[in-house]
Amino acid sequence: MPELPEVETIRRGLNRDLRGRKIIGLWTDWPKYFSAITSGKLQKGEATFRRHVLGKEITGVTRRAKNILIHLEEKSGGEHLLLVHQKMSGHLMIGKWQRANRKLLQELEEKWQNQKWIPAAPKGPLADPKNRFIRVVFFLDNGEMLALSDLRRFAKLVCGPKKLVLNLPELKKLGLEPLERAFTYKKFREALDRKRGRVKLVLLDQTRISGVGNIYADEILWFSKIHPLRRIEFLKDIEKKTLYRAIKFILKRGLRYRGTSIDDYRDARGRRGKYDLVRYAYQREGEPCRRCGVKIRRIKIAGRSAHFCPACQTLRHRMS
DNA sequence: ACAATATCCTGCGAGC
DNA sequence: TGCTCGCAGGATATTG
Repeated sequence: MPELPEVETIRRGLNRDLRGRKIIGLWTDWPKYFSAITSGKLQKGEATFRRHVLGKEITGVTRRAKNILIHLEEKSGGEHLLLVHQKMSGHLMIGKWQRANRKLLQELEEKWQNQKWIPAAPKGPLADPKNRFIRVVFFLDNGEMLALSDLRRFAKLVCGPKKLVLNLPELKKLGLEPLERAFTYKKFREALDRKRGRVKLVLLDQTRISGVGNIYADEILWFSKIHPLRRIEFLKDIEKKTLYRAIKFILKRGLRYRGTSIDDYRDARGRRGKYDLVRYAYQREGEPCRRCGVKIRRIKIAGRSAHFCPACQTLRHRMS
């Protein structure tokens, strides 16, 4: 579900509200989510993961592509990272659970674990009907909880020493961060060098430019007036420049509107994003193009929907 | 090297 | 109402 603007919006919320908090409990109904790395080996399952996170303090929350990185306890002992990828339907949210002392929380946690109790907070962000699929709960020392709602159970959580986590292939292989200063036109061209294939799939390829997903890929291409089936290797220089500018413009715009809440996306405190109100192409099939009025079309590319304006976004490069 | 497909899951809305 | 089908924001593994 979340792409760069959504993940970054969530990250900012988490960074503001989680810094200084200690993780004092963990509940889940889906142990498959978890893995932990120790001495380079990836251990699947909840047990080792639990040992890595319990009792640690959160020192900050950063982001790499669509991954959220929760930094744990850098002062005493080595810094650990808790990597969360929310995939299609995951949402990290903070909800007030209750004020209670540590002992009581531990007792409750054991109880819930045994009874497979599913926490359903009656108030606050977790009461959102779209985000009631709570699969993981981190209990915090201030009576709040960091919860993962994830209907489809695709999310992924890994914990381990900072260096080992940063060396995971899913982080190592990632391409340029499009909103960083280092994302220059020169770097963009280098990343595209010798890359071939349909431009839409290139935008979705996280090893070139990271953070763009299906929504913003369609938005970027609409804004660039480039047809999603065009081949990257045949784009003219001027089109590549347009594409480069559009990537930055659209992602910033998405971030400014705090993400897209067509469906169930909410920020860490349960607030909707508003980009869907101003979107150009994504899931606007049959609606008029905001430039020319022609109806937006939908096609399938590699099994995923692509929305575009058949008049503005032509398959042939237009001189003009 | 590339492209298309299957896979991990669950819920929802459309259409019959 | 009740069923089946298609669809969903991601990434990886597999197959051709």
